[in-house]
Amino acid sequence: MKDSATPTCTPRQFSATCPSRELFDQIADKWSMMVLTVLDGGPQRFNTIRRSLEGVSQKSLSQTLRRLERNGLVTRRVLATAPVAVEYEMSALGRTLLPPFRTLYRWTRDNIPAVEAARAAFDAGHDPR
Amino acid sequence: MKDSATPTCTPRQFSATCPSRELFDQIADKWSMMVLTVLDGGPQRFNTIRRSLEGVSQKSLSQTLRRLERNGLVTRRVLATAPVAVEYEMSALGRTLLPPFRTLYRWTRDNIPAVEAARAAFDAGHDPR
DNA sequence: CCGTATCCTAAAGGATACTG
DNA sequence: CAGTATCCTTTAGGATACGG
Repeated sequence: MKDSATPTCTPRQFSATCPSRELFDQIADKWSMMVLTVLDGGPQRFNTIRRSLEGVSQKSLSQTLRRLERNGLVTRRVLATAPVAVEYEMSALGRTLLPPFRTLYRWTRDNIPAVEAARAAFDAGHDPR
Repeated sequence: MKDSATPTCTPRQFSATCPSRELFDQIADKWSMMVLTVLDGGPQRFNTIRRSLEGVSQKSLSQTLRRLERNGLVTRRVLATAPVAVEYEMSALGRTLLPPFRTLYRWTRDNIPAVEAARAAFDAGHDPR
């Protein structure tokens, strides 16, 4: 028997139960990717990250950080100060993700004119309303 | 006057109105990223893509493809066959995103053991219930 | 300061049916 | 085949209040 143990799993076939796909689902969301991009600048405290991601709620950020920590991409350290401070930092595993994330961030920064031109062309050809 | 025209916009400060951030929001979701990864293999038809992404609904895929097309990352071509066939293909702009996406896909494929180990360690230390 | 818990609303997204 | 439209359920996520 080898059916349920080996779901099809290639860059062309994202089976729902494929471990690669499940991992993809865990990090391919905007808050996770923005948190990791922010932490590329060094360890950050909770509220500092919160202020860096305009529009994120405390709850969403908390959930995102916890998931990133659980998956080993981020480490959490409680500083024995008063009041308590908590620092989040990229783990060694997380740092292996930085190259593609840096590239992606630069891409969004550098291709705004190209994308806006594409949108204008699209909107011109497709009835608005 | 230069206040509303220049929101803070760095890898450390994702202002909600920053064009880079808005573009980030448009592509940093799992379906968009999976579609682009699938189209890395060449032009694909609608239902072929659909079958490649187990769990995606016709509606979600349709919305995702339309947004990718509007942003200029993907081109849509109607083939004059009967019945009609529609082919989606990476645009030149979209292809500039491939390197980080390929890296990301390989990462999810290659780091499953590391992530699973991290999860086990995390779950061991944090009361499940 | 750093969260968790609760509530509640808004939005994403699936199922189904129907059109070009 | 490739969608659009409608309905309806599920989930994400914001606001608030409170605890460590």
